Amino acid sequence: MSSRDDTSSLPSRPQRRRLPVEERTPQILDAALEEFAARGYAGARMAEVARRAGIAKGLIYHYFPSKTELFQATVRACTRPTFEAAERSFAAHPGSAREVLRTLVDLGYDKAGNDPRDRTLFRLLITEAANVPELAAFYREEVLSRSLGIVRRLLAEGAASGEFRPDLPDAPGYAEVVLAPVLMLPVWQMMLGEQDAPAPEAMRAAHHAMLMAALSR
Amino acid sequence: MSSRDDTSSLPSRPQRRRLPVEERTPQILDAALEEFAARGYAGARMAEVARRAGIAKGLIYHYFPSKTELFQATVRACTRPTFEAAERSFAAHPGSAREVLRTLVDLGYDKAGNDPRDRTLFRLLITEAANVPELAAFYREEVLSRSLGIVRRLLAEGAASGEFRPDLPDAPGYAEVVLAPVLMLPVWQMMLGEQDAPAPEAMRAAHHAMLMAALSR
Amino acid sequence: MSSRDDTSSLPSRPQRRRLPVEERTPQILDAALEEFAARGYAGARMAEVARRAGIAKGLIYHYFPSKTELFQATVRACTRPTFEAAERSFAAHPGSAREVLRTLVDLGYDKAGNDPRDRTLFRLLITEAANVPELAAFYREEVLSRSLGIVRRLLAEGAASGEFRPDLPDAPGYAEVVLAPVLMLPVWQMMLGEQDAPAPEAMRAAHHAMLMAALSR
Amino acid sequence: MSSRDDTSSLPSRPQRRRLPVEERTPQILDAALEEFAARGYAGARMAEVARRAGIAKGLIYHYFPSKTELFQATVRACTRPTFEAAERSFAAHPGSAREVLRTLVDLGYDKAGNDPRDRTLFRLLITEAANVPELAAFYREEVLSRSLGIVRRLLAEGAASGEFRPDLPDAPGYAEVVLAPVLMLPVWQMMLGEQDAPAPEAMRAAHHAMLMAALSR
DNA sequence: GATGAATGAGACTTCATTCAT
DNA sequence: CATGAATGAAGTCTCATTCAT
Repeated sequence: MSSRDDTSSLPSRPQRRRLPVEERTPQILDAALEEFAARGYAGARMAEVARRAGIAKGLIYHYFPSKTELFQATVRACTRPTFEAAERSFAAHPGSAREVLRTLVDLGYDKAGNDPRDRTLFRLLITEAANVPELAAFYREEVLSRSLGIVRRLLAEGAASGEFRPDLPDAPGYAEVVLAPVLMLPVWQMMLGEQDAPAPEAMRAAHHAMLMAALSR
Repeated sequence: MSSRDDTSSLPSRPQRRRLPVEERTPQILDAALEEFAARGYAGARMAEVARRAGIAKGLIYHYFPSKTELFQATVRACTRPTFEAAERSFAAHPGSAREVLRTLVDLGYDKAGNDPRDRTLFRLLITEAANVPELAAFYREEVLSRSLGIVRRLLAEGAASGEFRPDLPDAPGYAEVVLAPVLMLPVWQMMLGEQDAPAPEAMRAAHHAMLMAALSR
Repeated sequence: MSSRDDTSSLPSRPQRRRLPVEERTPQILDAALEEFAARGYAGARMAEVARRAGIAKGLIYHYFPSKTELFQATVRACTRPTFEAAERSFAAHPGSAREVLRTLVDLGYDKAGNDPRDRTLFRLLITEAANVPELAAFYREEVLSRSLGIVRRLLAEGAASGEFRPDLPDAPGYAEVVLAPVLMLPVWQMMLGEQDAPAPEAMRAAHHAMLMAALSR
Repeated sequence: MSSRDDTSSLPSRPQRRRLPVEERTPQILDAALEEFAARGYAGARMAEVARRAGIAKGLIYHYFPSKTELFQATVRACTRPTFEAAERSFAAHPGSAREVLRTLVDLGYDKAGNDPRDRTLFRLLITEAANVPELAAFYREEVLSRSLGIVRRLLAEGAASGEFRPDLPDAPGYAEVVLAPVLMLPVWQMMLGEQDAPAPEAMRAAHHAMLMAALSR
């Protein structure tokens, strides 16, 4: 019915479509993200990834040599562009350090609280980084270091312009403490589910209030 | 003939000692904690739990009906006493709200940074809560709610005594933001390893500084 | 019928018999020999080995960690006793060097020509030694070197007693040439099948004749 | 647009050159010989044959319908010319039976010991003949029978001329025993590797000595 | 109670073969 | 003719669970 030669009521896609690599690769990565998100690394099944992608099991191995490599590629492919976009948007910062900080925090809560894809990724990163050294390195270098870097630059600029207290940029650990609540929210969401985790909007507002009080001179 | 006095040949005693339930159960739970901590739920092997406990595989099933149940029993058995002890120590709070807050934060960083057993548990809770509903409920009710409760009481007491700003106790999400950095540290440690995670001492100091600045009137 | 609870006409052995290791191991090795002989190393299937042994697939892995190790154990277990028995029987050699040589050659043709188990082993050794270094080493040290050693000792004894020409024991390569026809017969049998290979009896007689003519002074 | 003059970017030309059957066929057979020699029949991979030939996997199936047929074609294509050449060189035998025999033996050890292509073929013939009936028939008819025929003719000529003992030509199995050491050398080389196999030169000399002693009247 | 041999479902992965392009 | 993406059957191996001893 939906395809030529359909003799009955089968799932209707036994058809062998040949796609260019640039289309097939993201198709597989999308399916893999779904599956890894649903079951974690160890629980995910290659057969299920294939089913989600609508292809045969073996084809995955044309594109990725093993489950491990597929997993890393999945996380990398999804995390990097998200984060790079975030960083670009900060490069052209519009106003005072205070405003930029507010924007930064808002964006963090937005990503963590609303974007299901990013939350999924965050969860995978957290639960699997301990088992996959390369993933830990990836998180450290491409996510955490960049985030902390942005915060530190903001603290320095705010101190230079007189908006923030001057002793903060040099206090070790300060950027981590500033950033932590934003990152803790998705951890809670992951552990407790969206409905039982602390309310994102409340945390965002409280976080703003605390930062303004703590950073202003 | 096959009795216990035969000390002749082998150095390893198969032993086959019949132990009462009260001794065997914690022996198994200890071994299970080690194994689950080392490999996560999915990666853990029942045979390895048995080996660590020095018993045969089959014996585990006399005490726990399945891997899942063993896992839940393990987390429950280990988390509850740890946390109850922590709460008891706060009940008898010694001085001003400011001092108690400092003690609270110190204790959090201490547990997270130094006690390997607690860090192990924390890791298991984080990585597996999403898959084991009962674990999530346990965390929410027995760990997170209690912690937040303590913080809220402190904020209220500090506001009442004039030490802290009066608007904080009623701000929703404030306790979460205050607590988050303490909890984020073990998450980072879990993900990155102790040596690559942010420095606990620096975070502790920065956290103190920020809280004092943010909470004081 | 042949077992309790037999509800129909099934192969009648779903029964889980627990055997001591000393009985199960040779049972598996026997089955493995059959399967490896029938299909070669690469073609053999672990599932088929299990079926021949009447056990479940997984049990093989209790006894041998991998297909490769099972293969090596199979060859070792079968070759060593056969060869050691042969060597022992020569230790107590009865008469003149000439007679012993005749006995040796006879035994070689007998083993090669008639014992199906030894022929199977020989075939496996030949076809797989090139791919399994440990097997080649095993053949060199435990089969070829010993065989050549026996021949060399015989040549020396015959020279000492005046039965054989005195220049032979020191000629390098002589023992190899003496031995080669005995070993070539099973190669031909393997390649061509028993019916199309050269006739063992004819070769034995011709080999005797040639050796007597060549070795006598 | 996609034509051959584009030398701009890549150093590897995908080429897609359309070749006549007479060129493509030996190209594939050469690659197949390499691969089968390196891994045996079961271990050989069609993809690797294609890679060695510098073509796509699918193209092999334009020329050979299956792996089995490719294998047979490979052995046939390589063995026949080699052996025919050898036989031609004997047809014009120059001198006495004794000299011809020496030449024959020398050539055998030469082929076996030095020509890597022939040794490769020999190995394939030995290891796979048992599994491929057509290969066994080929070996029997085109290799073994011819070789034995040459030896028998030589024994007869030597007996006729008085150089050799007169009883040999009629002794069944004699030609096999005369020939066996020459053929056993490459078997050993295959099993043990060139460095661990018996020394070809020593065997050649010993073989000469034994034959002269055994055949002379 | 205690053991560990035994089971069997199911996981990852390979590769001969097909076929859309 | 030529390509290499795509298929799917089949293989090795793992491990939670059972049960004869």
